[in-house]
Amino acid sequence: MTITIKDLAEMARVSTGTVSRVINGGPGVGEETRKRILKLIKELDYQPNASAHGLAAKRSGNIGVIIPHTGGYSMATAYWPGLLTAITERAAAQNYNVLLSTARSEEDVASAYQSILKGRRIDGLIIGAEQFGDKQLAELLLKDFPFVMVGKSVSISHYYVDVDNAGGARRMTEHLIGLGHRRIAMLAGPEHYPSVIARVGGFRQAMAAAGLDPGLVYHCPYWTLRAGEISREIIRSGIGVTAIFAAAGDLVTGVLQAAREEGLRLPEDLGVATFDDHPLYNYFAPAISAVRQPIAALGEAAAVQLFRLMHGEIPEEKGIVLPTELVIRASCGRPGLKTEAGRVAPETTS
Amino acid sequence: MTITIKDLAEMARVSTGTVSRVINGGPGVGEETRKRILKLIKELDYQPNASAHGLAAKRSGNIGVIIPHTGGYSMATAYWPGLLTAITERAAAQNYNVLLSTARSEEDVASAYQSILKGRRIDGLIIGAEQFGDKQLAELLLKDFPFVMVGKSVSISHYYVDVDNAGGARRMTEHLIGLGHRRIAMLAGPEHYPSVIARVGGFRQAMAAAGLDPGLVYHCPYWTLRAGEISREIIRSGIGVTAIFAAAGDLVTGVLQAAREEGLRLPEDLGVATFDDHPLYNYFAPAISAVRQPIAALGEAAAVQLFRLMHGEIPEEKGIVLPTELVIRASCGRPGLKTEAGRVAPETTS
DNA sequence: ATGAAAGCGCTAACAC
DNA sequence: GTGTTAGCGCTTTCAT
Repeated sequence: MTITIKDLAEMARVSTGTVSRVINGGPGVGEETRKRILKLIKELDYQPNASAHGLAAKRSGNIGVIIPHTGGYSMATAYWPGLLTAITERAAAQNYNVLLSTARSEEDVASAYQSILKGRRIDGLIIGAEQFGDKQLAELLLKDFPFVMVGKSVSISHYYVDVDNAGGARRMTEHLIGLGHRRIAMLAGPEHYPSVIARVGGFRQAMAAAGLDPGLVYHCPYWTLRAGEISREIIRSGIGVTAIFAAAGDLVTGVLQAAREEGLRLPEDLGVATFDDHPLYNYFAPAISAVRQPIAALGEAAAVQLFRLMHGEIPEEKGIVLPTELVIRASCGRPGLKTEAGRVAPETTS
Repeated sequence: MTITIKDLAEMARVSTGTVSRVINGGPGVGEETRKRILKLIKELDYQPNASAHGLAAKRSGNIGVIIPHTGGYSMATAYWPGLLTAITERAAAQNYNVLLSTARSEEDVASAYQSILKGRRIDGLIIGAEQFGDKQLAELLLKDFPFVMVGKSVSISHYYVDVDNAGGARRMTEHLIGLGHRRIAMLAGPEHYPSVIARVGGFRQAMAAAGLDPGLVYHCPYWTLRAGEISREIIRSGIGVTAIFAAAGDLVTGVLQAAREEGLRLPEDLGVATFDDHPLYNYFAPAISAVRQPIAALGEAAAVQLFRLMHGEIPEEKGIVLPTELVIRASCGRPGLKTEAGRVAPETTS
């Protein structure tokens, strides 16, 4: 039924070894024979059996991508999907397929790790899960398995791609300061995450450099509801915050929710900025200013770096750090200045 | 170095066949032996080689998911990412991995099809690409390969999951009519797509039933810019449209863009509704009313259906059609009525 | 340049 | 209940 290398060999009156050489573009095959076999492959629409190839050659032809899946929401931001698309495209260009794992928890990571990696289903791995534990990272390093992380781990040295989190946060903070904001709060993610540490660092640096209080940093899980609660506390605390800089997409919606519920007008009563842009931010009321990450470039870089490692190359740099871009819209305002932007209406469902 | 079934057999003083039976949970193994081997597997952290298993058992342990990738934007809506997440979760629960392909064009589909399917890298396929050609569909059917489509193809009978496109569009249209709109335009996707046909049908049905002109249907590629141009034409045409119903997420942003540029206030001057909800629509100015699709349930259903097929079951129904939900926010308005919602400010980049 | 043959790690009869 | 063994389809020495 299905055609194998043996069939091809018989039809071409050569051995399976020769056919194999042709398929893999190896040397040591006569020009005439090669053509004949190639023609046959085209005609019969032959495609090598991936399992057999994998078993014999010890390569699967797949790369793995493992990304976090926090509360069913991660894929609804533009970040992971964009990354995944870029990686998949690059992989396809190299004739590799992408094996996807989403990880809700550390156990998920462990089990994905088990099945995918130890089962030799992949030849390389791109890790986007901050949950990925140091022990697993260490094991990967130990067995010299090619992998690239999106974002840098704190404790372990590995290949990674990342954006300039500190620089992006610093520049946005400077922008807010430039607009006249003096008391600015940062709503940041969980404090042990490297990206969070970097963004907080950039924020503090800008605040301190301007002689302002760099201490208004509030950590929060990546969860809109909780971000709303904390934002409400910030607003009600009476410490005179005129702007909140949300350090992630899941957090900014919480800030907006809180502002709405507290009856604050944006941006007159409260300036808002966020990290990680989304095309839809442009249609918010007011449109949200954001630090844009070069998502596609990030995914592309991760894939390129991974393929280098898989080819045995040794990149000179452990990390590739891409710059961010400031996207200024209307939400940062200018404290005390009136604008025509309205409030967001409450939602009804039917 | 890496441990194989043979090593296990030696250490347990049994044959590889017995170990294999244990691994696959097969019958015909003594309780005591089974325990001993299981213990060994745990201790040694043994994981079967996927390629070897695949080659011998003729199953890869992977399912394929192929989704469209139109202009680098598809992953930035909540639809495909949400679907993918749900599928991946379900697959993981069944100890299957997900092999992802994104398809920009028909050639991409063809090549993905080649490598993935003919290379026996997957045991089943979920197809989300409307580009998937009838010839390939026919080939899948012919070789009895298990697959499920998300969305129904027009010409070929296959297993699929879908949402009630017609019903959702009809109900939203009825809602608009109920608010007092009399001349409503639908901005729909490319006219040969089944989902588009269904949505247009629902719209027309509601309009006709209310004695209104069901003819204001404008087809448009899934491309915000073009949607903006067409919307502008509708607005300028002077046919007195008071509401535009965008039949997809990529289109509604175009409508908003056009309304902004033409200086129309929403919803007083123009009511807007869309198909396919997004969490961020709640923060628009005004918040956008939408027909919400049960995305996670859709992905889940697709996976469940696929696994049924892979297990040789014959579902009684070819299609699973899930209901939609109307999410009413502020954007539909009431023609002629003033509200406090403001306009969206222009974007600047730095 | 080409063929022969020994695996790769696992499964599935078929024996006992 | 357990062992034996012949493949699964391909790669890769090693001869020639």
